Amino acid sequence: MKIKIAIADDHELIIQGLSLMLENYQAMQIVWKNHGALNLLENLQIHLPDVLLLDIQMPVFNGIDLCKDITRLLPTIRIIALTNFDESYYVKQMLRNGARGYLLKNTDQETLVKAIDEVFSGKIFLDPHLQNVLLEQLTHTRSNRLAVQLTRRENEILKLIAEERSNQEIADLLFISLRTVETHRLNLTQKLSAKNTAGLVKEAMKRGLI
Amino acid sequence: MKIKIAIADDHELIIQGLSLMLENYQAMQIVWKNHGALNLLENLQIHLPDVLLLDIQMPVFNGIDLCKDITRLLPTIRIIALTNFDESYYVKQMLRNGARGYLLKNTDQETLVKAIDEVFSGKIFLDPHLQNVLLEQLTHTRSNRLAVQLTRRENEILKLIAEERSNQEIADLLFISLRTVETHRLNLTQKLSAKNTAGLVKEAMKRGLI
DNA sequence: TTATTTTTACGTACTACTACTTAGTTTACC
DNA sequence: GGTAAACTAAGTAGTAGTACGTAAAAATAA
Repeated sequence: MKIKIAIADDHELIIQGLSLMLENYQAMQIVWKNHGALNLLENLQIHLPDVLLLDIQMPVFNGIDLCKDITRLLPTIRIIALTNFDESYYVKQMLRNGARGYLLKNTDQETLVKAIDEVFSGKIFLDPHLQNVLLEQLTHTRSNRLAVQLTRRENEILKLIAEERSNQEIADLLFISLRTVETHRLNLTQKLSAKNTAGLVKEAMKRGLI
Repeated sequence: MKIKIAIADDHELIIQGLSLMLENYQAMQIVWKNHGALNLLENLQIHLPDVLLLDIQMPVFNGIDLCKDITRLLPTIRIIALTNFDESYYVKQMLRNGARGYLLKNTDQETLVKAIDEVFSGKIFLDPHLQNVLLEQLTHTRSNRLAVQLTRRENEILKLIAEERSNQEIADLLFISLRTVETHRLNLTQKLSAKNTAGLVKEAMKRGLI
């Protein structure tokens, strides 16, 4: 029986690349591929792939949240996250949200096939490069700048900052006082070791908040 | 005689995708492909392709400037810019710098082949989607927010702002007065119709300055 | 060469953000 | 049901950036 694979990615080229990389493998079969995340859940339900290659940086839908939903609703589908982010923060986040594999978009054919095989047979597969990064983190123990976890509120405020909102505007939008926003902002700046707004916006981008 | 094609892109998957898309075309031949822009000029000189597919958002090297250099030094090579940016600003910038084609990374096989063919035979090829955008701009006449041209100094300062530098730091780095930096910053904010630093950083990202 | 743009610079008043601290209330988890 | 984490709020000062306006030297384009 072939391993049934679905691909959800925004870029036609990525889909093509993946398709052609997998074409020669008799043991694998692509049952569905699509741009973006539109009707993703419905289609997964219909085709019920064994493995889903999921782009986590798609517009509109946040791949990280999507992953959570899929794992909850369709737990038989094994998800391999596909992204350019090589930051351990995302890896952890994705694994926490149910992904079984994490590949970088500059992967090669060999790694791709291996990842699908391993994940299909129940293992967890990480891009070799990321394995090293994660291991180093464990040995060095010092917490990575991007491994920092933000609270719900902090994420919310970070997003609004990146949307060019002033502290006062954020306060009005969230129905909290200006001082509270300032406190959150200060905490954000420290947590993310940013120097100023510019740093915060860059972090927001790294975290896919905009 | 086959059309000789070179590919410069950071992403293995993109290279694979492009390669496989072109594989079946007898009239085309990939003579060189490489990650990033390292030794790009040297290799282009050696292989002398007819068409270069050039990623303009590579790290370290700025694809836009690179394009300028290639056009100057190796004018026989026709360049097709390859990017995710669908903003007319970049298109104009690239065409101004000598690119003969502009493709989005979510292109399909048909468009890719057509683009190479047209560019090889001396025409200019734009992604169909972008053609519409540019035409609309011409008819609507109202200047697009992203079509705004920044001066050299403004670009320089925008970049430093995005690097979390304060105005004072920028002044020191560029050996100009704080007031001058403030003036430039104000002009930037107005030109880019940003509300604050957050907006400036986002613009810097769109322009590939970071 | 002339016209235009760019870069440089300053004044003043105002607004926004930062730094460091303390602390009460709510929420989540074991 | 107790404990930890998160959210809320504020005091006080200091620092940074914004919004006007003006203007001359330098570089670049027509």
